[in-house]
Amino acid sequence: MSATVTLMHVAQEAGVSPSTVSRILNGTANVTPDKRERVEAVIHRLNFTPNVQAQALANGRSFSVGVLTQKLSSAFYGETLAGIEQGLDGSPYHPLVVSGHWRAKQEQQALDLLIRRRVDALIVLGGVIGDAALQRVAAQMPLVAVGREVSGLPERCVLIDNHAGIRQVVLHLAGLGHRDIAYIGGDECQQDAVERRQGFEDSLREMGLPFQPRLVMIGDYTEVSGEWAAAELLASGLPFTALVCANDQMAFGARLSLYRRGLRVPEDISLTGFDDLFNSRYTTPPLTTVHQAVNELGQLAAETVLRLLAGEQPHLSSYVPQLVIRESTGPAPLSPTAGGH
Amino acid sequence: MSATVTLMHVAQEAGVSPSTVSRILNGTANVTPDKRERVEAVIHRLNFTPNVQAQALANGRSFSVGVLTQKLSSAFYGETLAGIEQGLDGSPYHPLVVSGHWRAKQEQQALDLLIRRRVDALIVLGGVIGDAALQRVAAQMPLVAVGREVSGLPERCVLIDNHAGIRQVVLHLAGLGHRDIAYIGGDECQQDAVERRQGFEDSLREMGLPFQPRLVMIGDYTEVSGEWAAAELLASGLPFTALVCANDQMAFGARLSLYRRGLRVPEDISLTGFDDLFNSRYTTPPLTTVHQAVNELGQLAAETVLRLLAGEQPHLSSYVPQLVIRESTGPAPLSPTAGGH
DNA sequence: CATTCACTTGACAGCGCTTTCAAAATCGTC
DNA sequence: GACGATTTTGAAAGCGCTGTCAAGTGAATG
Repeated sequence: MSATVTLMHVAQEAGVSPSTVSRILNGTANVTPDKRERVEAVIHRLNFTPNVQAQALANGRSFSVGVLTQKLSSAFYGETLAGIEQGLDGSPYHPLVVSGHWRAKQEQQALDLLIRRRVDALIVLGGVIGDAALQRVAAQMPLVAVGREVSGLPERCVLIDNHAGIRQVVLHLAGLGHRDIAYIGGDECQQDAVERRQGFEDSLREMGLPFQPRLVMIGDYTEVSGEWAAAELLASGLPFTALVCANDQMAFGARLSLYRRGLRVPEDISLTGFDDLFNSRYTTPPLTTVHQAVNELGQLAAETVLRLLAGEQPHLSSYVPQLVIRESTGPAPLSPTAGGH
Repeated sequence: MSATVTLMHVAQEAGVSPSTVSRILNGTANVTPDKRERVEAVIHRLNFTPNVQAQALANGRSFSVGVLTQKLSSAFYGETLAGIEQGLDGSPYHPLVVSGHWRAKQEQQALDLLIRRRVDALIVLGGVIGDAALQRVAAQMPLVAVGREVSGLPERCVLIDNHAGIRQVVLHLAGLGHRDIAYIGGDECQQDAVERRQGFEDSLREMGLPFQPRLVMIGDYTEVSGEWAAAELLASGLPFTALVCANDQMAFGARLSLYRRGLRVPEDISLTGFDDLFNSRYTTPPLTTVHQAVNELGQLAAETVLRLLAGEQPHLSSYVPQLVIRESTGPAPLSPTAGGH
């Protein structure tokens, strides 16, 4: 319809040079009050909005921060993104989100896309793409990784202490008298899955409890896989009184399996998760889990990126998640009902 | 570090003109095979990636589609966004997401931002911003609204038939013998909340059931509000055997309240939601709800936008959501236990 | 009143790419 | 081998904005 109005139009209309308008827009230099007013009036009247692409081209920064996430529809990433958006809010920067779906190839494409769009910085949320690719990017622009380690960039990673997280779970359960504890882990192509499983094993030993490999199942962090794994565990006939899941989503799935079997939580079996997704507060019973302040982590990442962009050298440290005890865990029953049929 | 490599560099290195490189990049015109090869080799060697901002500036399209969403961390919007991303995948367009948090002012700011970034089209997911603002935008670029009506743009809205959705719920419950049905609605500043509540009332009448205003509570679509509303209902002492919630999230909250009161679902009270969020499959028991194919709606919106961008004139019609019967609904108990204490 | 200084302002050259236009190269044909 | 028709190619002019530089303004100084 109406050809978009440019800075040039504003300048002509107000009877000043384009430079002056630009200066008013960016506050780059002083401008006499009357001109300023005149220009601002015209801007308002013509409803002028600067073209960000042109600005980007002219001064070499796009004012956008790339965010490489994995799955938009997952609550986990959703909350992190919200945190990032919040953290960037108030700054001139804006997030540009792409998802990699845990596939190295898609992540690479996503990265390429962000580079084409000339993002000024990058936030990486998890992912399986090789460190090399990220290092290459990091050489060009500020980069912050959340929940994954990137070799060579220790100061740029917010690490979650998964080991400590699971340890709290095991201690809690051991304290409740549980001895036969089953575990549903994530696909070990992901770093945190490895750490959590390892944490489980180690903590069991630390508590002097037997580590029973047959009570360990591997899922893929989805609800279905948790449902399936729990069903297998139950079908195996092996007795256990507590079930530790490597993330909340699998715990949700497991919960359903238990329900189908008519097992009560926590009277018959104690159930735990990891992540503390928003929904974990609303399962029946509310889930005992390990709280990762995902939203805050997102904010932290955003703020760190802003600092890096401002030329500072912030230091990121690892984050210790906290156990949240709700109602899905309770004292171990006298005799394990779980596999006992 | 290394100054970014431009098309010009590629041209020089390959001994051709910039125009030729551009043509190869975009397939705009024929180029002799040997030159093409030479240029492609250089592109690869120099690891050249075109600057999207510059392209945008030069040919007047940014190849990005603005998405005005409300809450990134909500499963509902997350799934829709995933659908949009999917729908745009394969096209040269990419989504640029901003959230409005159900505040007219923030939505306006978000809109401004998208306009500054010169998005080529816009997808609006819900929201409370005035129709006028959207109409103004629609005059400038293709616009598709999902789940909200924009007056003057009937062909650009994917409407959800909320009335029909709730009607299916009520019919289902009535069929199970429920007569005293409570309702938890959403804030009526949102169109769909009004439609759903109206649908509830109308369907009750249609079934010849009494409409009892005191069994209607109003929440704000969040889990907490559902929890609270259900608690109030229970505390009121009024008898009811089924509880219809205007969305899944409130049903989750209500579920918790019922659990706290020791009421069984569905034996004591039948519970229903609306939306069919992914999690509804994993509540205990799995929730009977009205399925909105959110992901598909997102895809549909994306595809429609692509068509509009291609100059076609697709026709959008309203979407009739389908009842999904799971396990949270069952025959009405002989005597209502709900408020009976 | 001339001179200096501190500010404000405008002209202009890019930023990296696309695209038009016209020139150059290629082809087929007589 | 010369001609026109056709295709390939390059020069150059933007796209909308920023930032440098030098010119212009007025106030303050001697």
